[in-house]
Amino acid sequence: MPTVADVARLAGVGAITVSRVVNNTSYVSADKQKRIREAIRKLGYRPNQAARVLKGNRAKMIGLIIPDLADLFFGKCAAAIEEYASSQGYMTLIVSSNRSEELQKNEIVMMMGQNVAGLIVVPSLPSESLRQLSEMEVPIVAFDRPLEGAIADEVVVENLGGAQTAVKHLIEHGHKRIACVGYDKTTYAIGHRILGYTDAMRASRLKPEIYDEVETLEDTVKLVRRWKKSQDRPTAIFSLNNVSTRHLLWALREVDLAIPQDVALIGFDDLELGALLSPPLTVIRQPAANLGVQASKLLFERIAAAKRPEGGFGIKLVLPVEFVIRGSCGCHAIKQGKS
Amino acid sequence: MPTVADVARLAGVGAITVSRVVNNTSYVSADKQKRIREAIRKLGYRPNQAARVLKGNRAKMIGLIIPDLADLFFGKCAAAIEEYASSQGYMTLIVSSNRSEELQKNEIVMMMGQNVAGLIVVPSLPSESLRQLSEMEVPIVAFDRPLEGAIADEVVVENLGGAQTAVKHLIEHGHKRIACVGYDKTTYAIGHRILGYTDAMRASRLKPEIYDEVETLEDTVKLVRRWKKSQDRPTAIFSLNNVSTRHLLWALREVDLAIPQDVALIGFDDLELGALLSPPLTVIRQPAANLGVQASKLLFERIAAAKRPEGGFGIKLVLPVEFVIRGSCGCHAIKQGKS
DNA sequence: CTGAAAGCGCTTACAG
DNA sequence: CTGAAAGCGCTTACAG
Repeated sequence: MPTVADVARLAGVGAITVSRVVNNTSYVSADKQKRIREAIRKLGYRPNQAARVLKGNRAKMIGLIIPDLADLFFGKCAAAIEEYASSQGYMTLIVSSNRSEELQKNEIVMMMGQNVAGLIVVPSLPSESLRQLSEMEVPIVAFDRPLEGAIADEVVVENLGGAQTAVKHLIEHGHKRIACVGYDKTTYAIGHRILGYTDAMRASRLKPEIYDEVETLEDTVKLVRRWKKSQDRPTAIFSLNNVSTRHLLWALREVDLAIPQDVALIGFDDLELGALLSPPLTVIRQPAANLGVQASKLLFERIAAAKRPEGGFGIKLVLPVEFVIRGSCGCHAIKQGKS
Repeated sequence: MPTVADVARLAGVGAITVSRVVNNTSYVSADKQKRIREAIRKLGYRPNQAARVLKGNRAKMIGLIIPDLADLFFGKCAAAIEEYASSQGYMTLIVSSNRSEELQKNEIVMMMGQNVAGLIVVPSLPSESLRQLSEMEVPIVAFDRPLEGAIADEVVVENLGGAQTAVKHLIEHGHKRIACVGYDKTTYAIGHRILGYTDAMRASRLKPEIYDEVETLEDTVKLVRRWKKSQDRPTAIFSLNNVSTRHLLWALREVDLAIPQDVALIGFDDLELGALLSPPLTVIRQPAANLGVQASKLLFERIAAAKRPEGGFGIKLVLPVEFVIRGSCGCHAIKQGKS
C-alpha cells in the first residue's frame, strides 16, 4: 500500500502538501495540486484510516445502538441510517442493545474505542450506561426515545397524538369499553401512547381499562380468554405495539372472538401483512425510514459543525404518524389500496 | 486516556511487558502480571485500537455486506451475526449492497481500509467487485449465495430440496398445472429453487410453467388477471420468494381467486404473519437466525486459525429448510400451532 | 522471563 | 503557499 511519502516523492512535493490536498485543509498551488492528484491516482493511494484516527481525528464511521435488527421497525430505521451515512462517506458500526447491562456497557466502551464520529442511539439503556455516552465528545442523536441526562438531539414520533387519534376513532364507532393492551410501560413511546389513550378516554368521560403488563402470547391468551367467558368485556382494543398486536390477533382467533364484530382492534405500528389479514388491520403507522433519515440528517449536521448543541440543549423533532384505516376498527374496507 | 507507558510506569515494568499481558502474547511472571493488571484497573486503561491497527493488527471488527436490512430475512440474519460477533468481542460494520456497482466498490474499499478481521457477505455483486474481495487477506464467508471466484467458506440453504418438497406436496394434492412465479432467476437461490421445481414436475411427468420475470405487484396482478379470465389456468402456485408471495396474495385477492379453492399456494420463505392469514400460508421456512450463526461460527474459526481455507477450497454448509404446512396448500389446518 | 528503541502512516504547530 | 520534524500509542524483532 502506497503512503503519503510515496505520493510526495512521485509528485515532487512534501508529505504535508499531500495531506493538505487529500484533506482539503488549506490552499495549495494549482500546479502542485494537479501533480499530487495525478500521483494519487497513479499509485492508487488511499489514506490509512488507522493513522488518521491515531492522530486524533474521528473515524469515518458512525455508531448505531439499536435494540433489535430482527424487528422490522428497527430494521427499516437501520437501513435508512446506513444508507444516509453511506451517502456521506461514512460506514455504520452497529451494536444491538437488547443485552445485559454489563455487556452493553462493554460495547459502548468498545465503540468509543473506535473513535466514531457520531452516535445514533435508541436509548434502552439503564442510566449508568447513559452517563458514559454523555461523556463522549461526539454528537449524539437519540431516536424513538429521548436520552435523559445527556446532551443530544432527538427525533421521536407523535406517540400521544397517534394514540388519541386511534382511540377517538374507536369511540366514534360507538365503543364505550376500550381496552389498552401492551407492556413496557416505562418506555417513553409506550408511556406516551398510554397517555394518549387515557386522555382520549377521559375526554369522552369513558373509564380507561389499561392492561399494561401483557407481554407474552400466553398472557395475551389468558386475558382474552377471560373476556370471552365473561359477558362483561371490552368491545374494542387499542394495542400498544407491534408485538402486542400480533399476540392479540393470535389470541382472538384462538378463543374465537371475531374482529371487528366481537372486538374491534387498532394497533400502534403497522405489520408487514396487515393489509392482507381478514379483516385488514387498522393501524397507526410510524414513518420508520423517515425516522432514520431525520436522525441521520441531524447527526451529520452536528458532525459538520463539529460541536455539541449550543446552550446545552438539543433539537427535538417530533414526526407525524399516519392513521391507516382498514377493516379491523369496524370500518368497511370499501376498496383496499396498496399497503 | 492512559497509555501503555502510564501503566508500565505505575506497575514499574517496561511497556512491552504490559503489551504482553494485555495481548497474552507470552509468559510474564505472576508477580508482574498482577501488578500490571492492577495498574490497568486503577488507571482504567484501554488499548487504543487505532494504534494497534496501525501496527498491522486487524481491527476487532467484522464486516457484513448484505442486501437490505429492511428485509426481515436479512434483518434476522444480521441480528444473529451481530450477536455472535459481539460474543467474541467483535463489533460489526455493516454495508448495504443494494446500491449501484460504483458505490459498492467504493464501500468495499472503505471496509478494507478499516482493516476488518473478517467478512461475511451475501454476494449480490457483479464480478468486478468480487475480485477486490478475494484480494483481501482476511477470511470471507459467503452466505445465502456462493461467492464465485473467491476463496471463501459458504453457508446456504437447501433451496433445491426445499422447492422439490413444496412442489411434490402440491402434486400429491392432485394438481397437474402448477405455476412457478418469481423473478431474479440469475440469483443462486432462486435458480436452485427453479431447478427443484422443474425437477419435481418432470419426475411426475408434468409440464413446468415458469413465470420468472414477475417482479412488481403490477406484473403479478396482470398475470393473475389473465389466469382469472381464462378457463385454462394453473390450479396451484409455487412462489419463489417472500416478495412474490406477498404480491401473489394481493393479486389473488384483487382478482378474487380464492386460496386454496381456486389456486393453492406455497411460498419459499415465511412471512411474519403467514400463520394468521386466511387461510394460513404454507411455506418453506428458511432458518434465518441459524444461517447467521453458522456463518459467524465459520468466520470466527478462520479468524482464530488466522488463515484462509487450505488447498484453495472453503467449507460448504447447506442448512435444511423446514416445511410448514398450514392451509394455503389445500391441507386443512386442523390445529394451528404458534408460528 | 524482560526491556530499549524503532517504526506503523498520518497530521500539526512551527518556521520560512 | 510550502516543508522538515515530531509524535499519536502501540507492537515487534532483537538482545540480554
